[in-house]
Amino acid sequence: MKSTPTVRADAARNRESLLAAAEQEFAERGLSASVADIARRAGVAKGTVFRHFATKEDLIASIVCAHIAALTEAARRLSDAADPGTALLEFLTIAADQRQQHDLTFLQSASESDPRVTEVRDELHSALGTLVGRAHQSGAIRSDVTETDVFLLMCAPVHVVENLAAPKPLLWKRYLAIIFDGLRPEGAHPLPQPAPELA
Amino acid sequence: MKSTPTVRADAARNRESLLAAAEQEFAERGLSASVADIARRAGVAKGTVFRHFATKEDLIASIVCAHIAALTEAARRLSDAADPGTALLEFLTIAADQRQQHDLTFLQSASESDPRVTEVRDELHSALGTLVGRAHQSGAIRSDVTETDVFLLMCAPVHVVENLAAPKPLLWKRYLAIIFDGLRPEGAHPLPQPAPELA
Amino acid sequence: MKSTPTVRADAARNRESLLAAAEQEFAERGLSASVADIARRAGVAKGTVFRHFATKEDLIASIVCAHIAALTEAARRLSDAADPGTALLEFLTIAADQRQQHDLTFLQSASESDPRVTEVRDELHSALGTLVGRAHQSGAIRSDVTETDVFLLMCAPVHVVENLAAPKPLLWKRYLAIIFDGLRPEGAHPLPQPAPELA
Amino acid sequence: MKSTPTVRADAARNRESLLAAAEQEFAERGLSASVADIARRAGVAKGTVFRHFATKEDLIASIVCAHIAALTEAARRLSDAADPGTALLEFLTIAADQRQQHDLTFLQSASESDPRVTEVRDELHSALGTLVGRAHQSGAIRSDVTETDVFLLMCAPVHVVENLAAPKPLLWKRYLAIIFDGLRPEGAHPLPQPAPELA
DNA sequence: CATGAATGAGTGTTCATTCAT
DNA sequence: CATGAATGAACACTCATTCAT
Repeated sequence: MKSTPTVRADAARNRESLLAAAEQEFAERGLSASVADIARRAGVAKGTVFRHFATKEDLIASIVCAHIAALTEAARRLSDAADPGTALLEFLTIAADQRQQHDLTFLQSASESDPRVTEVRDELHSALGTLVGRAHQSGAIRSDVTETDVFLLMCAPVHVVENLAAPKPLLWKRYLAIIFDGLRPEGAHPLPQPAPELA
Repeated sequence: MKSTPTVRADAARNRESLLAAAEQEFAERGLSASVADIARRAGVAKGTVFRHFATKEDLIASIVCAHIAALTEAARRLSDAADPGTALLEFLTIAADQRQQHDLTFLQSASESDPRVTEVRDELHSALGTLVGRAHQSGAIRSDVTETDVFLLMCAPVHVVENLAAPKPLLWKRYLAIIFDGLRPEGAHPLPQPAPELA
Repeated sequence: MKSTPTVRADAARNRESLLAAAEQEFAERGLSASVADIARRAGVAKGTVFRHFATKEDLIASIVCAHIAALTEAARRLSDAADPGTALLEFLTIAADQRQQHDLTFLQSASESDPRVTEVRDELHSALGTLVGRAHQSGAIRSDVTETDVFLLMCAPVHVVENLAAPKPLLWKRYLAIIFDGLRPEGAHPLPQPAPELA
Repeated sequence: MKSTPTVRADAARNRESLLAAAEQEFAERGLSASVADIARRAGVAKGTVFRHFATKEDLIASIVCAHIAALTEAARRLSDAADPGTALLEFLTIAADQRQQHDLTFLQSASESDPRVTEVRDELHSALGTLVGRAHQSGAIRSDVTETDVFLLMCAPVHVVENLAAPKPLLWKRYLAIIFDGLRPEGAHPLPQPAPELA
């Protein structure tokens, strides 16, 4: 009845070590970080990686899913905040902060075909829908901007900063502010292209 | 003075073929495009690649340099335009358009350590300085935004769009418009972080 | 004497499940069928396989032994049949039929070094001795053919058919007939090599 | 005009070394002989194997093709011999002799899907057609036996002998004689199954 | 100066086997 | 006695790079 959990404790710890090690390794070495290095960093044998993640791609997708899920949770938490405009900015701050810790943007495009990723992404999308909808109603952001726009712009501040050779840990806040100013209704110019569907 | 030119003609043609082939190959296959495929596409032998570019990294750096140089040229051409605000937007449009044609953003981070890249980047930086300076004077952009900001934000519109599974070739214009609106003086909020130095 | 039987019932059942599962798996996937797949098919854990069979090779040898033992039993059953010639043909038919059901010929060569296999093979050999001896006496087969010849020729009909891409389940009967005709005294030509000893 | 052959001389030698080494390695270790061992035996680096043969399967197919082509040549050479019966027996002797030197029967089934193999096999088939046709006309073999039968039975003598632990290099001649006796018209019994098409 | 054959370290992945639970 | 997590050696295959021709 309760005999397996103990064994699983070790296994679960390994799984977490692996995810953490993989995140760091991917952040440092990019998509081509090797499974062997990840295993070494996690302190397990190479074979153990494949016990937990059928494939390197699977491992990547798992990391991406975890990150997206964390954002979805944040979006939901903020969806009944008092000030919708602040809530949206807060969400974008959380998103950028998360990305800043480990740059794993490239993982996202590498796992785009995984159904688990698209599913969890759709959830984030709909959670964002609420957030953006309320921001519209309160007049915090311009009306021609959609939740898909916000979703796509989410990673931009960190990405912008990555082009800097010397890492400035908080600089993304500057570009988030600029971009968010671009989302405000004041001084908005008409947009040349319609908003995309899906993300 | 007269013995090499004919040979150089061939060599130079090979070099250009290689750069073009590499650009296409990198755009299609990403950073992991193989030297062999590049050589095949250029119609030369693998060894010839290494005659022209000591290393795969060197080849990447050369591509990046060429792209940056093209932007520098564009910036200089626009630096005496009648309307500085329009000129800056035009520059950002050219930059985004160039990147959209071949997504080689990933190459940039791969060649960050190359001295040739940093040199040519500095040139772009100073050309941008002129452009931004005039935009400031004409009141087209907010005063707390620097040429380094513009440099860093340059690639954002295309990058944002890349997270979309289905490629929308002109969608970057939408995000460039949003970001440029964020650079305008109207409705600008104070920026939380100081502008960075260098790029 | 009375403490193990119940446990043994389970263990024995597992052992049989494993042998059956292994046979099917080897037949479908060849020698490279994995222990994990065999365990899954048998409905037990991987570790259980190694409780019953020290090694994958040991498992293979056990299967081969079982098959050979079945043939030995058949040979013994036929050893007092009325017509010795028919009995021998019947035995070869049984042997080929058994092999046809599961192509496990490749297992034999994989377990040639196992002492249990050679022991059980010797038993088959001696049972065949009786069968062939009576066939000689009745004039059903040529006198220069020994039980070792029959033993070696036993698998030939099925093996011959295996080279066919499309499986023809009964075609081995054709080649058994041809080979058996070659064993008959009529039209027999002298044999260029002496019969081998042992098998 | 004549600059490449010299380079190719080395490459061709490597190719031959590899084929020879692979043949030996496969004969000794079976299908699971490793590419690394083959390379070591041929005295080249692992990568060189893949320069010459895109795949392990490709290497196997190349070996099989070479063997089949040699048999086709033998069959054609014998197709205008004075005594068709002797010619057919001679062919089977050559075939068995070739197989005896290296048991590579298992390779054949491993490369059955390769188009090069099926093509070369069809050629052997048609060359055998001539041989068997003439043997029929001369009354050397029974009329209910086809070239496909001969094709399939070709490998049997050697295969039969392989079940012997101690290798007897010429013993296959004994079983070829027995099987060939089974192909003769004298004392032939009706065959229970129709001859198969194709091989 | 170009070629492409050779290299060998590296990759992701599999699997028989061991052993703590 | 069964389990399945962990192991690590092995595998087929890739690729940037070198160098004899």
